Amino acid sequence: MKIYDISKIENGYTYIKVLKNEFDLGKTFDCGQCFRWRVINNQTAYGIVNGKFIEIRKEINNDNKFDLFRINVDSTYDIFDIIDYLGLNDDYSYLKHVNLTDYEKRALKYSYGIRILHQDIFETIISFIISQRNSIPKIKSTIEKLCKAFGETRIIKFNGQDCVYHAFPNPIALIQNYENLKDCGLGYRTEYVYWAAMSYYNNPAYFKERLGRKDIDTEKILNELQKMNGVGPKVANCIALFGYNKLDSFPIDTWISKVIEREYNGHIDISRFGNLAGLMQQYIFYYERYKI
DNA sequence: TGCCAGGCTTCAC
DNA sequence: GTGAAGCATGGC
Repeated sequence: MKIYDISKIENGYTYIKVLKNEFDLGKTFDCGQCFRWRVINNQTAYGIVNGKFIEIRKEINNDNKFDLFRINVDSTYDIFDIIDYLGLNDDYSYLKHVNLTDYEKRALKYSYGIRILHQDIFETIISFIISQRNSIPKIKSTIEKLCKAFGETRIIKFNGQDCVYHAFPNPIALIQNYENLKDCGLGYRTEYVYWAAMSYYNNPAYFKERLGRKDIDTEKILNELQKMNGVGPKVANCIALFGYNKLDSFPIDTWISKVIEREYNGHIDISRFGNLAGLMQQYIFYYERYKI
């Protein structure tokens, strides 16, 4: 089921309309799947995607069927790539047919509107290596340090003035600056980041094209990723879910572990969620972390 | 100030 | 194969 449509293109902005409640800016960008987006008042979001700056603003409109979003982006960017990045082409309707527990229904209701993003593979690998045994604010600040130190500096005209930002670093930039890498607050993960960058640099096609093929199964991706030092089951599942768009992967972190103990007597059968286990995981994670 | 964070590796046993 | 210790750093 298609949930969006291009509404209009005006003054350099592209407006898209999305079925109501299917895309929530705040939940999508603050749910812990990405670390470089900033959301203001649940209405405007700024991010850097594949080295390009994007602003998405939710418009006030009276339509009771669609939400309207204004997308402001570099003119060289294909709007359909952004739509794909936002996960708006993915069909989440299967979960509506699953017999959910009361707890799962609460999590789904609370978190509804999260889209699982299609993030860059290399950025996702490095980001989730950094995420291990770290807090989300610390992850964000560490990644920003990396980007400022090693990412390409770019400038765009934004709201009438020059805006400076940094792309996520290329593998080679991280490899060539090992000594400076140590100064970014990575701690004991410095070696992991360095060697992951080296692995990727040595064979980018393997990570992008080979493992990124649609027909490759999630098990294969998880096994391959865990060959890298510093990538265990949890980080591999995050990379598969947020980078390779494998919506059946199910990262088990400390929060999800507690839920499994508390709500499922220590064992959860994720096959019930079909190929959307990862989406359900993200609903649960967001619910656990942010519910009042 | 001390605690702890979207875990992983290493090393006993 | 299983379980526990040790791990750098900085946000709160």
